[in-house]
Amino acid sequence: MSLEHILLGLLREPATGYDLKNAFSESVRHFWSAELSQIYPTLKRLEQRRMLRSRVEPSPKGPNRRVYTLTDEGRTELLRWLHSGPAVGTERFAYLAQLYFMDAIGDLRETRAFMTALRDHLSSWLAQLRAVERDVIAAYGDAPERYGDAGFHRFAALRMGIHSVGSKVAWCDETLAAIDRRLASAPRAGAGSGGEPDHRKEFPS
Amino acid sequence: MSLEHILLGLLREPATGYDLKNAFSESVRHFWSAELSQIYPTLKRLEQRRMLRSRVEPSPKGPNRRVYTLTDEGRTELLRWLHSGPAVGTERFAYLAQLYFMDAIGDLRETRAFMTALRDHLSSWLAQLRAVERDVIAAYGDAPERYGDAGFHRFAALRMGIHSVGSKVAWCDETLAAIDRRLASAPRAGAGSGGEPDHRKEFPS
DNA sequence: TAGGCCATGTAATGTGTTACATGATTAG
DNA sequence: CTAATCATGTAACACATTACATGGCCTA
Repeated sequence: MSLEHILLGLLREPATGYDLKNAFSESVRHFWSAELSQIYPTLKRLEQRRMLRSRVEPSPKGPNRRVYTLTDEGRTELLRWLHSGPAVGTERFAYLAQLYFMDAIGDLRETRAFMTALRDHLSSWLAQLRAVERDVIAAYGDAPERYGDAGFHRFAALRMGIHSVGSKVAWCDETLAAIDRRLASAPRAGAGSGGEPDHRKEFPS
Repeated sequence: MSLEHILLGLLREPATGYDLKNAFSESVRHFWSAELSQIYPTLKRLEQRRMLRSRVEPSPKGPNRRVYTLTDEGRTELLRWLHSGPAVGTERFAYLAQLYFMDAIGDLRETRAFMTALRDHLSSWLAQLRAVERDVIAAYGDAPERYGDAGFHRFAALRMGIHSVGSKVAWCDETLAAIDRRLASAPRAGAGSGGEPDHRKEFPS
C-alpha cells in the first residue's frame, strides 16, 4: 500500500494526522489523495506494527494533538519501499475509459464538449504547476542540480507534472482539431466515411 | 465506480466474464486493470441492479458459459456516465511518490538507478503504443477523422498514450542528465552546494 | 454570533487484490 | 501425458470513500 509509505515519508518530521492532511492538500495531492478518515486509521495501524510511535500533547489552538514519529522499523520500511524499484502498472485513467466508449453516445459534439472540459481542467492544472516552478526558480535558481537533496528530488517530480500535463493539453488540442475536421465533413452525429477500425484488440493510453 | 461502467461499455456486445477478462488484457489494460475475481462479482451485482441480463449457454470448448447482455437500464447508466463530464482528479502515481521521498536514501546513485528502470519501462510501453498506431494506420489510413465512430474514439485514446508516455520518457532523460551533472560536481551521496529548497509546501506532478 | 480552523475519531459501505478451489477440452 | 486455454466462482483481506459525531478557540 502506497498511502502507508507516503505517510512514512512525510513523517521524517513528526506530525499529527491533521498536519499530514494539510501536507496532502499542499504538496502530495498532485500524485496522491487521502482523506482524514483514511489517514487516522492508517496511522493507528502503522503504530500497531511499530513503524510509528505517538504521544499526546496539548495544542496551542484547539484540542490535544497526537504527534507521530517514525521508529527505526518505520525508517527501514520506507527505505525498503524506495529501494523496491518504480511502482508502475497501476495507473488508472477514468476519463480515458469514458472517451474510449464515447462513440456509444452517437454524437461527436458530445465528445467535443467532453474534450473541451478536459482541456480546461488540464490547462489550469498546468498553469498551477508552472507557477510553482516559477516560484521555485525565483527562490533557488534555475539549476536544480545545485539544490539541496530534497529540493532536487521534489523539483524532478514537479518537472514530470509539467511534461506530462503539458503533453495532455497538446493531445486535447490535436484531438479537438481532428473532431472539428470530422464535424466539418459530417456535421451530424456519427459514422465517418472510411472503414470501421474496430481495433478492439488494440488499445489506447 | 468505473469498473462497472467499463464493463457496461464493453458489454455493448454480449460477452462472458472470461471474454471481458480478455478484453482487459487486450485493450483496456492501458487505462484500467481488473482481475476475474473482481469481474465476476461485479457482473453479478450489475445483474441484480438490472443493468445486465444473463443466460447460460453450452460452450464449444470447456464448461458452460454465462453470457451477459446489456439491458435498457444498463445502456442508460452507461450514457449517464459518459455525459457526466471527465472524471478527473483521481490519478495516483506511486512512482512519483517514491521519487519525491527518495532523498531519504541519501545516495543519488540510487535515484539514478530508479530513473533508469523507470525509463526502460516507459520506453518499452511507448514502443508498444507506437506499434499499435503503426498497425492501425497501415490498416485504416493516417486520417482518423475518416475512421468509423468507434475507431475514431479509440484512436484518440491511443494518441493520448503516445503523447503522455512519450513526454514521460523525455522527462526521464532530462532528469537523468540533471542527475549526472549533479553527480559530476558531488560524486558522493547527497547535498548539493546550493541552498536547501525544502519547498514542502510546494509539489510535484 | 456565525463560520472557519484546529483536532480527533467511528461506522457503513464500496472497491480491489490475492489466494484458494474446481474441472473439461485441446494442442503438442 | 502435460500444459495451456476455457470457464466458473468463493473467501479473506486490504484499501478507500462518505457520512456521521464532537467540541474548543479565534476572527469577522
